[in-house]
Amino acid sequence: MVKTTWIGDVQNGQHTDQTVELKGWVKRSRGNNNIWFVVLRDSTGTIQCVGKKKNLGDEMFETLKGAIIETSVVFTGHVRADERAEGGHELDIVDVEIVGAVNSERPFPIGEADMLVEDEDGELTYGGTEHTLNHRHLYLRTTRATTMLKLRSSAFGAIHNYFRGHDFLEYQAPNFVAGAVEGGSTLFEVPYFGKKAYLTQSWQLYAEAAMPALERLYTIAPSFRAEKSRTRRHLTEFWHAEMEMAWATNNDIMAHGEGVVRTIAKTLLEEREQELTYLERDLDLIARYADNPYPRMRYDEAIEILQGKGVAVEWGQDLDYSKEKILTQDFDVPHFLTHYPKVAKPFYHRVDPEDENYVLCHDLLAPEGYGEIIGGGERTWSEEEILQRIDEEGTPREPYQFYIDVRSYGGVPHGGFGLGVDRVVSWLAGATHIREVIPFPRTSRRVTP
RNA sequence: GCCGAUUUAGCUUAGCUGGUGGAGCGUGGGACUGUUAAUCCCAAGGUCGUGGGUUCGAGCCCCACAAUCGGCGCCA
Repeated sequence: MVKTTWIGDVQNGQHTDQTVELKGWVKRSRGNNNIWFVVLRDSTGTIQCVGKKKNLGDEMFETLKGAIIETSVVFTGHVRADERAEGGHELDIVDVEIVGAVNSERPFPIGEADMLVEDEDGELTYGGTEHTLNHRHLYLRTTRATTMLKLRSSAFGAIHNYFRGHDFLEYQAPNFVAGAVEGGSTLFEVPYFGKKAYLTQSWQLYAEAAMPALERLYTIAPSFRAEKSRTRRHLTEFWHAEMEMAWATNNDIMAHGEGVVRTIAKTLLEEREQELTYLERDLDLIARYADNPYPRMRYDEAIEILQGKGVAVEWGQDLDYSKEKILTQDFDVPHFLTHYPKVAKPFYHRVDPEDENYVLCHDLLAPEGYGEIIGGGERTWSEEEILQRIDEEGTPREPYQFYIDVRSYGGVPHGGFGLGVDRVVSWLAGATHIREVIPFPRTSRRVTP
């Protein structure tokens, strides 16, 4: 039963002029009464397989013709290099076995055209339709979805490799929590044995508790936010790569943020060139993201630039997406925005000792209109300051007592960041919507399938 | 929460001034000796999102509701 031959290897020329057994699914078929072509798909690629009636006999030829789209089959045949076939190789079928038949009264419900939608300019582009979202479990096997999942896998691997290569320890925080990191209105409340609990919005507070133990730690975990956002960059459940680091300044943390994002871009180029090409991504552009340093700009400079462009923005406002978008138009690599006004950020951001109106924080903005992919900075680390900041914001102390305790026993300067993995993949893949890069997207309007 | 839009066959969609709803894909049948999203012929498949209204007559006009999509705010 073990599968030994992969279509990708066949197309690489590893089995040319050999007899092999190919296991996979029918992607497309066509032909006439004497010759039948099946494009066979597996996780590694596609190959055209050819069956001739004179070789197979009437019965097996009819079996082959009956293998409609997404039938699972085992083909035994002879591999031949052939310029006429896409990919350069072809299988001459000598034996056909149907493993899982498809009922022709209920054919595979997703065709190539189902994934294409018209954008505002009338151009055909890929996007989720209600139909493909309702059939997400079947949509996953389409070429585009499979390609996105491969990019995603490489991105996750790159993040693990980066942090482990820099002596970070992987650490897990609970997903049921009692308090909030961001504003309380975006928490998912869950019943918890007669009490209330919430789904975590971030690993950060619990990571800070382990910071004095592990000093350099990271995770890749889901975060949950009950935001009714209807945008192409929001999910209610998203994958959050977070790091926390003792004895670190804002600049140290930014260096790692830049490092991990560049590593993801580099890894995709190394492992997924074929997939990026399929998505019509400009490889030179991805190489720039991998190789060039990411500029840094203070919040005040950003405000000046925006005001210079005639954008109505006042000092003290957080920068929303429309303003980020205007800023990123002048950049061809991601860039950091640092030193936001204290009034725009929550209590855990450390106030800049050189100017108490600002906090030592950073956001990393991706180009091409994809917006914020990292938020991070130094944490308020002394007991005195954290109490002051919590009270200033009118936040109750009680749920954060453990967080305060961490500072009461040997607090040290530290900080970290959170990176939206789905957002990074969406940006590097050039996806039309963040839901393209996660298998079963959760949004304010959808928890099924 | 706010603003805008969409809903016609399994899917993608056309549908004029309100006058008996067309096509492509897929599926089934047939033709063709190498196809590339094959081609050609034929067939089945529609209470036009739901409910109400206007009208001699509604896919089209009006109202309500629902589902979905896009954008904003907020964020990763």
